[in-house]
Amino acid sequence: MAERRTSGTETAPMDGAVPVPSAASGGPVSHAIFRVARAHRMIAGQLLRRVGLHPGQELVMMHLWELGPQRQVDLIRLLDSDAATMTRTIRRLEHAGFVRRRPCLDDKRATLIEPTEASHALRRQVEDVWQQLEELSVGGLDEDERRTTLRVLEGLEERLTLAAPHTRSGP
Amino acid sequence: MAERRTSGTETAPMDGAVPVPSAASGGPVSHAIFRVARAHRMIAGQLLRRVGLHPGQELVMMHLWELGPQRQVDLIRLLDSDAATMTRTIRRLEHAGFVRRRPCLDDKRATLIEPTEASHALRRQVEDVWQQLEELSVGGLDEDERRTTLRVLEGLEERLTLAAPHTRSGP
DNA sequence: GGCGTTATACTGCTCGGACAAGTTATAGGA
DNA sequence: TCCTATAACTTGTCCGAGCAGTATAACGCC
Repeated sequence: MAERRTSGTETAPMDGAVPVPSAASGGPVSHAIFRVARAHRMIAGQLLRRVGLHPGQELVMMHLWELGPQRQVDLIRLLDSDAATMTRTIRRLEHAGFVRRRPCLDDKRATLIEPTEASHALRRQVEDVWQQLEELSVGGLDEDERRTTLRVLEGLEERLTLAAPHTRSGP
Repeated sequence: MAERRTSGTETAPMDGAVPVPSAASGGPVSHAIFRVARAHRMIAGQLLRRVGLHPGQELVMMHLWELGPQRQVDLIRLLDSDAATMTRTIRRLEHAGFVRRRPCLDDKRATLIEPTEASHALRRQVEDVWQQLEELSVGGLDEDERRTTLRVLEGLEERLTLAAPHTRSGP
C-alpha cells in the first residue's frame, strides 16, 4: 500500500502554482466529487422544498409516474437504494398523500406502491426542477462540453461502482 | 421560466414535441452526479469504517492535522459545512477521543478544537484512505484524462455554487 | 456608557442513508 | 411432506445534513 508516491505522474513538471498543495486535500478529484455533490444536493433541496418533497423522494415519484405501480424491491433496485431507507421514504410519501400501498397478490411478502391521483399534479413541477438542475449544471456549455461532462461522470461512476465489491450491486 | 429551450441536450433536432422524453431520467448529468456521489460516499464509508471514522469526520481531522487547532467557525468555513452539523460532529469526535475542546481566550464565544495525540495515529491511515479513493476514482486514467476529470468537476462545482444564491458562501 | 446588531455555538426537529437484527412469506431440497 | 434457506419488508440505531430558534459574547454606533 501507499507505494504510489504520486511522483512522476501527478506532479507535472511545471505547473508550480497548483491550487492544491496541502495534505488536507488528499485527493483533488475526491474532494471535487464531494463538493459537487454537496452543491447539487443543496440546490435540489431548495428547489424541491417548494414542491413539498425532500431530496430522494422525487426519484421515487419519477419512477412511479414513469413505470406505474412498483413493488418496493423494484424501487430499491431502480434507485440502487437501501431497503430500510425505502421503507421510510415510502411511508413519508404515503403520509404526504403522494403514494398508496397495496398488497401484492402474487407475493404476500411484497407491497405495491402506486402514485396517487393527487401526486400527478406534482409531476410537471418535479420534472421542471430536474430541468432546472440540469440547466444549472451544464448551462452555458456547448454540446461537446456536455458530452464530455457526461462521459467523465459516467467514467467515475463505473470505476467507483466497480470498486465497491459487494455493497448493493454486488454478488 | 427563463429562456430554457435546452432543446434536447444532445438529442438532435427532432424532439420538438415533448420536453422530457423519459421522465425518470430527467437530467442525465444530474442523475450522474447523484450516482457518482453515492458510490463515492459509500466507498469512503467502507474504507473509513476500518479506521473508526464516519464520512465527513475525516475531513475535519485532516484539516486539524494540517492546520492545528481551529475554531469551530473556521472548520465550518473550511469544509463549507453547517454549524449544527459541526457541533455534533465535533462532539462525536471528542467522545471518540480524536479531538479536544479548549476555550478560546481571545473570544469567549468561540471554542478551539484540537486533535489529540491519539488521533495522530490515524493520520496516515486516513490519508491512505483518501489516496485509495483517488486511485479508485481516476485509476487507469492518463494525465490528460485526469486533468479533464478535474476540470469538469470544478466547472460543475463553480456553476452549482454560483447558482446557490445564499446558502453558506453567501454575501 | 448604553443599546441594537452581528457572530459563535448549541439544541430541537426532520430527512436520507447505512448497518444490524428481526418477521413473515416464498422457494427448494432432503 | 417437512425443513432449511432465501426473499421482501420492517424496526432500531447511528450518522451527516439542513432548517429554525435560542443563549451568550463581541462589535458599532449614538
